[in-house]
Amino acid sequence: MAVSPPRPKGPPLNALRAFEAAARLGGFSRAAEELGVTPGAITQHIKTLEDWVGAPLFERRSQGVRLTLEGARLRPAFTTAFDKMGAAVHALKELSRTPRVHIAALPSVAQLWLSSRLPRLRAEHPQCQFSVTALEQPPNLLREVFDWSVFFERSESDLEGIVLEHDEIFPVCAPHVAPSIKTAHDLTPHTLLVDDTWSEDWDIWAKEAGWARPTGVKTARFSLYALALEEARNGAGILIGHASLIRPDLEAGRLVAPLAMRAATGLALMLRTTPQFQAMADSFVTFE
Amino acid sequence: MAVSPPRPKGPPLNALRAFEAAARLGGFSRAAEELGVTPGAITQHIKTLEDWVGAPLFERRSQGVRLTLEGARLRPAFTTAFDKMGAAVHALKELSRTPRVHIAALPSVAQLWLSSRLPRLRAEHPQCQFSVTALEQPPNLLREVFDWSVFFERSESDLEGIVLEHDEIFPVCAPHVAPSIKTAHDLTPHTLLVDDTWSEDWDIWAKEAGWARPTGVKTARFSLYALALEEARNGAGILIGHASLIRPDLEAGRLVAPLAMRAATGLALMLRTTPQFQAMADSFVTFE
DNA sequence: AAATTGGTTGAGAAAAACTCACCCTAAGAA
DNA sequence: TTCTTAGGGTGAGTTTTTCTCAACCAATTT
Repeated sequence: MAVSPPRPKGPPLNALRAFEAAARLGGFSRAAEELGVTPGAITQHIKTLEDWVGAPLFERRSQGVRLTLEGARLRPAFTTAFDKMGAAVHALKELSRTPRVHIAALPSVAQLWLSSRLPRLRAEHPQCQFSVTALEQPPNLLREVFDWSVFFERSESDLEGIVLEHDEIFPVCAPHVAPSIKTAHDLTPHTLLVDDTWSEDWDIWAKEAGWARPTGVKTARFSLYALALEEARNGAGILIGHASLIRPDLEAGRLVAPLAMRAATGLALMLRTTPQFQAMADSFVTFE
Repeated sequence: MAVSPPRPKGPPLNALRAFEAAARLGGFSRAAEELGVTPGAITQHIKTLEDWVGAPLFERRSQGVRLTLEGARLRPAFTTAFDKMGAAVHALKELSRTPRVHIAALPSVAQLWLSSRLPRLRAEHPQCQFSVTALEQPPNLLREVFDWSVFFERSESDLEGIVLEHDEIFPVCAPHVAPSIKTAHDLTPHTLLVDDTWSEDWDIWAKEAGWARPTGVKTARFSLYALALEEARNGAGILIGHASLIRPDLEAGRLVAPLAMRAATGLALMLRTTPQFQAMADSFVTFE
């Protein structure tokens, strides 16, 4: 007869969160990214849960995982539970004395778009503390502690959001490089500057411009768009420019667009916020 | 420029759960009991949360804690979130191949009431696995992994539940002890057997019976009602019997009630279940 | 055949959670 | 007053959970 009855415990909350994320995003790696942990951690959480239940929740297939029928039935309940939790956490965050606005953005957007606008935002809301985190993927605002996100995304997604600008790309280079480029074919001898995370940009533009990019064209890859941009300013090659990010350089004459052809990527620079910050975002955008 | 952007994390889920429990139950100790941890653990969870928010959620007062205004505003959101979570966890548990029914009961109820009925329950549901956990306090079925609970509770509480029997108490003793007891005052020379968790039973009955229990009456305390009961059978004293728990002993003649006076405690032996098991409980009760 | 995608594994490390023993305060009891 | 009780707070030390890392698979795709 135990004196302190060992209370049987439910499944660990973190494992449930991992399950929900993996089920919603359709993969352990994506869940890992959203939760900011390694995929191995997700594997282990799911296993914990499957052991607790005594039934598999995911089918393991070679190219990823697929929810089992039971797993799929369960998902909505957990999703709404964690949605409520996320909303409650946002409300909790509101309690903080000094209002804080946490902005998530693509590294390139943070450096080339946001940084020049942040001072105005701070001036308009002097009582607020703004902080910016660079992320490769847009965060789920319902779950994570961010208040704003600025990313290139498909505008027709089912999420609320403000389209800041549709994404257009075209080659740009230092002014002294430009005279040698009259048509797309003149690009061939130059080094094409490429951002790792946007490696298909040149293909998109080439297709649009009808330029069959010959193999053997030199390319230089950069892990940050800002680095590639800096190289372009230095005349080291041709960058495929995103209109919204290089506008200041064009206006200042640091870069020029030698060719008129512009291609749409189908994405848009989008600003999304939690409901609490909708108003602030709206007023911010009207000044654009 | 960090390569792996450190994703800012929200508050720990366990701390949120501790907050919700403490807020709902109005005390750290009670939250600790519900969560099956020590009160110190709750203190730490709440502190973690308060540090994360940067604002106090509870006012510390000498006789306990009181929610701050902000804490009180936040509570409902977390309560619904965890209610949904609990429901989802129950659904998850359903997946298990063999249906399991986990019953929580007061130790005395488990031993003296449930154990004799469990065989019938097993016979009626041969495919089910039944398990019983003895608990001092009724569990929150929405949160914990129990499916049934059988406790003495106020029947008019806002929770759903089946009243199995209204609680009545009266003195009982071994048959050979009974002849010496004709009125309440005859109890005085005997040892009164008391269960630690129901130490006020004698007072309730004494008041009802108009018996001014003299100081100096011997009492023997037991941590389990079943132990006190055993002593009563052995003729070691007078037990204050709960009708529902000692009925078999009365019927078998192992105990007798020397006095006719019965007192109601205002409680009832109540069976509560999760919605999933409502039907099973109903059919069980109709056989009583 | 080689590279890629996405998951798995087990060891070790790090972080979180918990317990324990003791302290503190206010309020009621003696 | 002084004692006792109820409820919390604290910090050290321990246990448990969670995470990372690096190597490993198995099916695709190139």
